[in-house]
Amino acid sequence: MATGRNHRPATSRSRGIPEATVARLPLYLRALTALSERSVPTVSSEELAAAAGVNSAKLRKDFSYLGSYGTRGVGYDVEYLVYQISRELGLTQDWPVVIVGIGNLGAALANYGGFASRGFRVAALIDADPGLAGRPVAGISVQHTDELEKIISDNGVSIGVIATPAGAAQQVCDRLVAAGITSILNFAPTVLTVPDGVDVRKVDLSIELQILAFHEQRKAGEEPHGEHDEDTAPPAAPPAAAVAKRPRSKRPESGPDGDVPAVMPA
Amino acid sequence: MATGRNHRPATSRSRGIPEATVARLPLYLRALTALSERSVPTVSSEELAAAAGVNSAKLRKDFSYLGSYGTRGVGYDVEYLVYQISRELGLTQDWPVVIVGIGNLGAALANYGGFASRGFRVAALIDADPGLAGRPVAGISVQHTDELEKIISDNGVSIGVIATPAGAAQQVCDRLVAAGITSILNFAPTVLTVPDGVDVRKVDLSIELQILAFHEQRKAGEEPHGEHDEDTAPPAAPPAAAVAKRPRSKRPESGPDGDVPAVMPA
DNA sequence: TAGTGTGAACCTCTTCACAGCA
DNA sequence: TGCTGTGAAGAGGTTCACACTA
Repeated sequence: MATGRNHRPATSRSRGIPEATVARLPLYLRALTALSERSVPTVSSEELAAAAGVNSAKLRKDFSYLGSYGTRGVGYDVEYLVYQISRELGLTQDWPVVIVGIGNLGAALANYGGFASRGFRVAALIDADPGLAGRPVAGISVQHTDELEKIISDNGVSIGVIATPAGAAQQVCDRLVAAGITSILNFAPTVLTVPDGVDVRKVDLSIELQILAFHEQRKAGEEPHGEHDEDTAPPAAPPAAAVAKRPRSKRPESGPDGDVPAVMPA
Repeated sequence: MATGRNHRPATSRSRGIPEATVARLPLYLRALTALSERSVPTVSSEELAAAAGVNSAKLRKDFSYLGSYGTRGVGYDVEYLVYQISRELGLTQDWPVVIVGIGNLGAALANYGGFASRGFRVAALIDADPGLAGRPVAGISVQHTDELEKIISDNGVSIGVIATPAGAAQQVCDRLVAAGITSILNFAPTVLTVPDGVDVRKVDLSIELQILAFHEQRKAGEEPHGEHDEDTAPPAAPPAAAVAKRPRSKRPESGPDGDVPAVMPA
């Protein structure tokens, strides 16, 4: 997952497209683009929903926020919808982007084809290591951090990607913001502090794994398989109340499956 | 952002920790780990919330699902909380992980320190390119896809990371699942189809950028700055109704800021 | 007294179910 | 007839505000 808002209460009165819907538009767009390439002229909400991995009611509701772009009894015109969603997302214009921190991840991002194909243009790669400066990555010459401010203003960049180590992230962030950047995609495992008006989204690789681990852990104690157990109480798991209402004496001597309170390093 | 559930209606009756809370536990854990390293003995919900980038009421509510681990008038014991959250997330055990697709991104993931430090162990790197086989990446020798099933069963791996191109992802996914993997972190820009009981989480770099672009686009039309405009109607934006209730004749000749319905390539 | 733990209000998001239209 | 568009119901998540207690 990725988190990070920085907005008014979400569905702000400004325009009325719910955040949750905005987050799914790129998904629909990808599915539609694939259909478009196969020259499919129209799709039903059912088909498109399946391709995007959501249910059709949600998809229809989402589209209803954009306007009435479908045809009853028929479905949606693929090309037209691609255009409308692109426009809604602001992808009909060109977005120059800078990537700061050209380590493994930065390089991976620079090479990632998904950017260029969606209106994002990597305007510059920036790294603090003078040894990297001048070296080409993904066909773009890496520039030194000293140039950061100049690069941003010269190219009118408003979106920055931070792929530095955690320690450098806030500092880089501050410089990006001071230079005029108003949207940041942060890959460093830190909480960034930014002034109002600046958007931060966060992608954290290890957080995703931890969430998976949580669910994975649970699978052991449950019935052998099948997700169809809507209402059946799981066998092993103790009633939630028993956990929540445990005696107020802290430190149950070692958890249910307990052991040493092994603290992990950084 | 990353999406992808695959669960019962979220707050399933099974145990009672809301998904939204689970997703934040890693955040708290990181903040707590940092405090632990600085040998801070206790934190208040206020302080910890600030460090984790959430508000304190939410944090307290989240912790209340785990039990009563705080002390009124004092706060939370850092070490103890680190342990409790780790245990809740299943991080007190070792999770062997395989990474499939050792391109730029796969290599970045293999090198990512955040895994090893949280109970995740990269058990193997797998790639379809025979030329890569045997080559060390992040100190681990890359193995060929042919070995996939053997590696997984030999190491008891239950979590797989897919960092292949989109085209190969579903196929790799199918093999992983067949081999016994039950949790997948997918970096490929595709919707994966998996049987019930298998968890998929998705991280999509370009989707995050698209969401940023959406908000970035909006900033232009709004008042010069300041996020304090709770109720003031924004100047430029037309009332939502005017957009939603547009005449049913499709294709408004070219959008408000229109141009060619330029469709993007792959 | 300072700060947790939590019912209750509130808000957002999802799902249902069906009216309405091509 | 088939599928969209959408009110209304439902569920989940957030925030408030305060009782409670170390």
